[in-house]
Amino acid sequence: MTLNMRDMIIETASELFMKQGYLATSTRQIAKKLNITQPALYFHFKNKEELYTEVLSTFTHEIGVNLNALMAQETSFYQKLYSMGDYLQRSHVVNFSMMMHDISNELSEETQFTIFIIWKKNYFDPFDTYFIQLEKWLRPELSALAASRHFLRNLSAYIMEDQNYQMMSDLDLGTMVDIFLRGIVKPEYLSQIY
Amino acid sequence: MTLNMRDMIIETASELFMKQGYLATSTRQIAKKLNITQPALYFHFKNKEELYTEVLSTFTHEIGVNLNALMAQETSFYQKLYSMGDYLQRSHVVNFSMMMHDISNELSEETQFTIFIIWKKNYFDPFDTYFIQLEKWLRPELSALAASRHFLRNLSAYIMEDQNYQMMSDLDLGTMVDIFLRGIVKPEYLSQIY
DNA sequence: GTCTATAATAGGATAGAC
DNA sequence: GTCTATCCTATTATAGAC
Repeated sequence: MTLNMRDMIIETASELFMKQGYLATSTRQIAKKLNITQPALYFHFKNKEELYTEVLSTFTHEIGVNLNALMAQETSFYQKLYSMGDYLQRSHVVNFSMMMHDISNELSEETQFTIFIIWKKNYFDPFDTYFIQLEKWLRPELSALAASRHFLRNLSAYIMEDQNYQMMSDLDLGTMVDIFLRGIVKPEYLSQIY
Repeated sequence: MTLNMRDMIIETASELFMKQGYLATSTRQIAKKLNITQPALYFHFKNKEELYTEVLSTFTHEIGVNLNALMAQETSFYQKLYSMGDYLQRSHVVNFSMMMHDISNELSEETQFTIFIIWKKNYFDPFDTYFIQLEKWLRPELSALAASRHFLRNLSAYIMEDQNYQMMSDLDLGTMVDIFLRGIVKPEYLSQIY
């Protein structure tokens, strides 16, 4: 498919914003990668914030489409969480948490509100739907929504480039999902943990 | 205790860097909060990067001291993880993951290396030590170090200001620790998750 | 639709007086 | 040690030609 310039800008800007964050990405850098001049961007977008907003909603919409497709597949509990997590890990070139920070700190209140609505629809709803289906499998003190939110939050820690020096462990999503489902403690010691 | 100007700069800069990140914090802003002029900072520190580095090592050293103190207390497995997590959540004014990103992206390679050594000593070692003590409680396929790294990574997702609109759940550390220890699935369904 | 030129602002950093 | 003055660079954004 051929992309018009507006879409190409969004695509390129998306890569850079996701990798580097909002502040560290300049409009000049985006333009340079596209072999256009920096003012040319302003024909397509009112300003940097509008471009970032368009990037976020395009990106997030794609996430939602793909998460829903994955959710529709017939797989085990483990496999489902793994494949959805794996997809998110691959699609976010880098740091989920930095993206949240940028949204909260660099965008206007109105834009934030819009973004958070889109966000909920595309990230939260697929997971919520899945956990609600499986609510009877969960320990009774956990609601489906609590489990869903905790999974996504936990997952967010695995959506970041594992930088030099292996500060954190390798990005071992399988272990994370396994611990999320079964915990770390041997069954025979469970009574002693509190 | 009275602080000299150098320490006061570190303290103020620490708040701002942790809250806003490296790029979003300007030397002018730091100076203004201290009622000194921006060039005065350069008497105490070679440049912004050196100031940030000093902030990080001071901050991290304090973390290590306090984590080790908490680790020495006699409490249950759950209580121990909760109190160490709770301490980290309180001490980091905001976004752990953004801080990692700043380290990897805004500092020189040499500085990064230094910081990561200090980091390991103060964040990782306390948790590693604790998990090694309790290794026999862990499911046999999990090593103490794997459990330790996964806990810290998971925890990092709870060390971020929960911004407007409750994107993620409330910062429910207790639920996180509980899931980490016991998992989300009812024992009778465990055989069906794979 | 994209260009050149340029405005307006803000950033980190240095020189030199006191 | 801290100040004023200032440099240099980089940023977002606009004006107007083509």
